[in-house]
Amino acid sequence: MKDEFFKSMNAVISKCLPGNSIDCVVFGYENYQLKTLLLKWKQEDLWSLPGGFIYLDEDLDAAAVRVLKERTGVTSMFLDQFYTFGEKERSKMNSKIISARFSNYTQQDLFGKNNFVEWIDKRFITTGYLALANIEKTLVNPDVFSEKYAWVNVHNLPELLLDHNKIIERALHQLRIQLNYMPIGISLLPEKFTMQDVQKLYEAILQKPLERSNFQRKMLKLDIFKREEKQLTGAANKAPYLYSFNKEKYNELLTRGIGFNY
Amino acid sequence: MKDEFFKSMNAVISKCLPGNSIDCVVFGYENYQLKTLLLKWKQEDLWSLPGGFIYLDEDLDAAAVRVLKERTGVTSMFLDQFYTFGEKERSKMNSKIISARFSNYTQQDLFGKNNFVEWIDKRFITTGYLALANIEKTLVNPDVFSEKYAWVNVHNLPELLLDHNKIIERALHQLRIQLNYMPIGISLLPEKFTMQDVQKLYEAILQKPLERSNFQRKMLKLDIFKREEKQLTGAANKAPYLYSFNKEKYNELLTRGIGFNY
DNA sequence: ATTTCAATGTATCATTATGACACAATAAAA
DNA sequence: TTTTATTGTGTCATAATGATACATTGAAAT
Repeated sequence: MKDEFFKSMNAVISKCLPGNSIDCVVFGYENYQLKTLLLKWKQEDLWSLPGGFIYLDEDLDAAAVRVLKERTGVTSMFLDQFYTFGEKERSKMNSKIISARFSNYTQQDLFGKNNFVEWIDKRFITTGYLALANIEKTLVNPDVFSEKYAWVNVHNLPELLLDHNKIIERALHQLRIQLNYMPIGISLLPEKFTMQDVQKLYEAILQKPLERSNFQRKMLKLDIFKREEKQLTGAANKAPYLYSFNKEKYNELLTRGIGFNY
Repeated sequence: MKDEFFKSMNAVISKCLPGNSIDCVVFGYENYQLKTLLLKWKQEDLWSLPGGFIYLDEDLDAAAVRVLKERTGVTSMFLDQFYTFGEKERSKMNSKIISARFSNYTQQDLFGKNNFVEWIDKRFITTGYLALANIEKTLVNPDVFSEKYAWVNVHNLPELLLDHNKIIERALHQLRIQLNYMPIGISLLPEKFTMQDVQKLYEAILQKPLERSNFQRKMLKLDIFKREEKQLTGAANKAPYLYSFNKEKYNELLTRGIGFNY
């Protein structure tokens, strides 16, 4: 039992770079709320970001793609490195968590040669990746430390492992800045959507109300949408048009960018 | 001699995180050209970015501040982490460079226990920092590997160590994006300057001509300048006004940002 | 069947921003 | 005194923006 666990973990760490990790802030959009994917640790009341280590022969960016694939099943999502966190104290809590987590093991179990506990009880530098996912299209698969997952409103988060709250804070800041020079949302919205859907998404990200008709005018002027037929299903009001993204024009705008020109 | 060098290097590496480094892209502005600070290696025809390692008890960001201080003497410059480079092959050339560099040493010298060469001949992940410096105010101090330095036009760079060309390319990209949502330049311009100076700087960064009178109107509308007296010295033309930055308003705009609003 | 309700698509309009260009002013050189 | 280059400012047509208005229209309520 003990042997099994440590044998498998030692196998993992022997293939990974020591002292470096990645953490993914996966944003999703559901019920008009901006959410992020969290994993709950086995046994403990502790939530954390999905993350992982970098294989010795693997590019850093590739590690992020792999971890995201392992956790969500999705490969083709918006994924962007946004910051590397290297405060000297940031991973200090690892040892506490580890000792609580493995309190039924002996010191020898925990600190034998080439041991996982010893390996992880070091200072780590982690690189944060920002991902945008369509919640309905993901099939979340918790990692070996986790028993379950949840999509949690980013504006109502519990206290997380280590500096993960800070990492999410920074990812959100980055997302808001990105909104100012590139259209985001193709990854967060369903295939077809209304302009109100887009507006609600932007409001959820920016956390401020936007004027409806001007927002619509401005968005449509970007010329990245294709207007579909009228939406028939619906509520007690005039049926809105459905839109989809014109992916060529969307991607072109992504690379060209929008914004302040001199 | 040999002993001296390795003793000092072993002392250095024993205090540093293995496998992680930082590289600084220091932009400066001189003769209407955007330049970056490069160091030339001793003996070899090889240039590289100023960089360094992270002390075991030092924050990542603090390491960047320290390295910048050690190389340029300046502490209070604009400094921003912009990307972490972790391609698996990126530091492969270290071994070649090392062996060329130390070709007069024996294998035993080079690969003894706890040896600097062994330490550096590993895969490294490096975090890039973008700095803006006033060239006249810096006092460059090459590191132990370097014999001299130079401020080189970023649009006319030689082939550099490892992936340093790529790192500069990305820093420049980041700088251009930053221009779109924050005013940059207070660090690159002298205390007092003309609007033409600002325009030339922007043209050097963006590599495209800007329309004079509209540029002036747009910049002044940002309301971050203080108009000083007329410039008396000068060429065969009407004397332009001198400006300085209103630092309160400048910093406020830096945090608020400019750009596309929804 | 008619009315009510809520949200949509579009329009208006005053204000501001933008790009292109014009031109008198002026410091120094010819 | 004239020439030259650059500056500060103005004009003007066009586009973008923010605030608001209103007729339209599905579905629910009466």
